[in-house]
Amino acid sequence: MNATLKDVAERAGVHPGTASRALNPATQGLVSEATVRAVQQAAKALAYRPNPMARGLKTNKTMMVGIVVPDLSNPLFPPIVRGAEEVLSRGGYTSIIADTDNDARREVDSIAALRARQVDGLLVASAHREDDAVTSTVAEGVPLVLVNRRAEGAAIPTVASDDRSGIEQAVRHLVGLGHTAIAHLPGPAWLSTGFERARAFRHYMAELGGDLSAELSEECGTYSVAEGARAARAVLDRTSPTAVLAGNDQIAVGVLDVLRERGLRCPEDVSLVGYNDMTFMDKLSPPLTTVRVPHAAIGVEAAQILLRWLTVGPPGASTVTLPVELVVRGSTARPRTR
Amino acid sequence: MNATLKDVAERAGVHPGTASRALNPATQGLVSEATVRAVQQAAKALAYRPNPMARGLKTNKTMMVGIVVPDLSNPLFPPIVRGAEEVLSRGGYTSIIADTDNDARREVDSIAALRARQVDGLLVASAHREDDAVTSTVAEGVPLVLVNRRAEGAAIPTVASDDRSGIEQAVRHLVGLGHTAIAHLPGPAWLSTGFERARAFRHYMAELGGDLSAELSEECGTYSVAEGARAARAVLDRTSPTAVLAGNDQIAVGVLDVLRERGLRCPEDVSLVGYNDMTFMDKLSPPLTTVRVPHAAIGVEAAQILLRWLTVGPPGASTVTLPVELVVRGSTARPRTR
DNA sequence: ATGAAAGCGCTAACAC
DNA sequence: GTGTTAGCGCTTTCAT
Repeated sequence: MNATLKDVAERAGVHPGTASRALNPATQGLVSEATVRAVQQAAKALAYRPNPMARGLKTNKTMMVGIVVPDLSNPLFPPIVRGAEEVLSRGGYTSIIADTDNDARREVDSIAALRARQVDGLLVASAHREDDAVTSTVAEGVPLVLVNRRAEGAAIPTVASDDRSGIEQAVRHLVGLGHTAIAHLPGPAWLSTGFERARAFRHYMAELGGDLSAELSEECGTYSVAEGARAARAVLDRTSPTAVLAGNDQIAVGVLDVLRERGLRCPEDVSLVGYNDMTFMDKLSPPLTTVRVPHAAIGVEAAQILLRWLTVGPPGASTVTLPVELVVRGSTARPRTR
Repeated sequence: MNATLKDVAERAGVHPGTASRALNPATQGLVSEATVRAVQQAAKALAYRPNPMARGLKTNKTMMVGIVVPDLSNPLFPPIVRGAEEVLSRGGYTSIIADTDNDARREVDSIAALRARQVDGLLVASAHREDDAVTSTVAEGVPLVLVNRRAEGAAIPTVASDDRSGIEQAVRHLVGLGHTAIAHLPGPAWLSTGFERARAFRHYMAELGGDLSAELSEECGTYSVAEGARAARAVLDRTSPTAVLAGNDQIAVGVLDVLRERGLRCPEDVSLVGYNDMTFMDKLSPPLTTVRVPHAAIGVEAAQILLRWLTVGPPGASTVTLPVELVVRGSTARPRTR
């Protein structure tokens, strides 16, 4: 059905080996101009497409990379994936996306499946802070770069955004507005984003004189609307913050629901800040003040590092931290004077 | 690095051919129980993973399928992809997602790239009503099923939702509320969803006695917030509908923006209905009345058809139409009596 | 029940 | 500059 290299060679009246050289830009110089033309013409005539499996079998490269994400339905990840895919495909690589459904076991399986597929490298956006699947894969010498989330232990190239700065901007904004009783609903501590942001929160609250009572803080088990709502109820049941800093936008949406359910107005009664600036966060009521993360850029950057690794060689433990920016919208205001 | 079948055979003290038979469920019966056990044990000990390229080269199957989507960042598609991937991976297939960025040329490229990769089949969610890339691929005998959008010409297996019914429910709802001047902002007519819904709209408006003046209708060039806003402005500049039926939720969001910008309240002054029920449409202000489409189910169903095609054989031109359901929320109300 | 051997389509080391 | 040859890891006849 599909033409093979042998067919092309035959039609051009040369040996398959010669045809191979003529078609490969790197070895093209070893062949006379005339033959190159003849072979290329034959290839075009037969609509020849090299068989990547045969080539891969020989070269031990698949020209495929795996992209592991925790949840493709989370609006956070498609831009990362697109940015990465764009770069990768320009570099001649095909990407295979695996969705772990936020499940550590499925992450193990996904990485295993991708490796069985012989991918040349991996982009992992689903890493936990202590992630055996990732560290062992890296230990075996597989090119892998972490995206969006960091992992501890081995020095793995990572592209993420500046969580400290994001939290600093959020806290400064809130404190600047006059808030001190600021509740924090961080994401899970086993994710670098949850952990780092919580740490940064404590740091800047201390520095700026905010209230650090334990009752103002409630960790979310997942980055979800439901968990955000649960955590919001827990905090509101025991105290009365004038502002809430949510671990991410989904959590913030859950908070918004609970605020409404309890007859608290946002931002008049309680100010709210999210994190990520997902699609449509500007369409909520009120439009959400949140920290904008350059997701596409993260994907692009990570893909570039991986690409360089695949072509040039292993990077020095390069960690790229992209800047973030607080987007002030309608969900934050001065606290009411009582 | 990775163990090969030869390694396994050696360790088990048998010939590679025998090891192959022992490991393959289909041929396992041809081998003595004892050898099967010995080989399997050796395989486990060496953490043997068959090399899919070698296997594929021999069997002429890659066990990969391509999934072509117009835009992964559109919340519509991740659920479709996930549903499909789930089914496919259970069937032993790996999926490769290609994003065409809503660009017909890139769709051609994507399909070509996927085919060059020798995928065993294709799921295409990006089809236009007249889609040469799709029809020619099908003509060449490549297993392909259309998802979400239909194409004309060849009888291609398709899984989509019931656009007529969705529009019928929306129009009945609006007319039932007392609206007659209902604006329609359909998606592009070169997409089956845009075309079919527009046709259904005219059909049911005629049947139910709605106003079908041309000035009430404005086609959107893309399914986007910006186009929705543009179309809304165009219509509002020339007439005063009491309700708007948007081609999809993104268009509806654009309409909402324009309504606000013009000081029109929703639903008091203008009712609004979307289509798809994307994530967070219930969090808009007002919560959007929209037609819920079972996206995950569409992906699942399509993957099952493809899987059957790949394993059993070509389906009779099976077209599956999944039911949809109008979700009434806060964006629709009776028109004000004037 | 198992071993032997050929070959999938391609690349690369080695002739000439 | 081009032909020859071997072999990547696997499956699958064909013998035995």
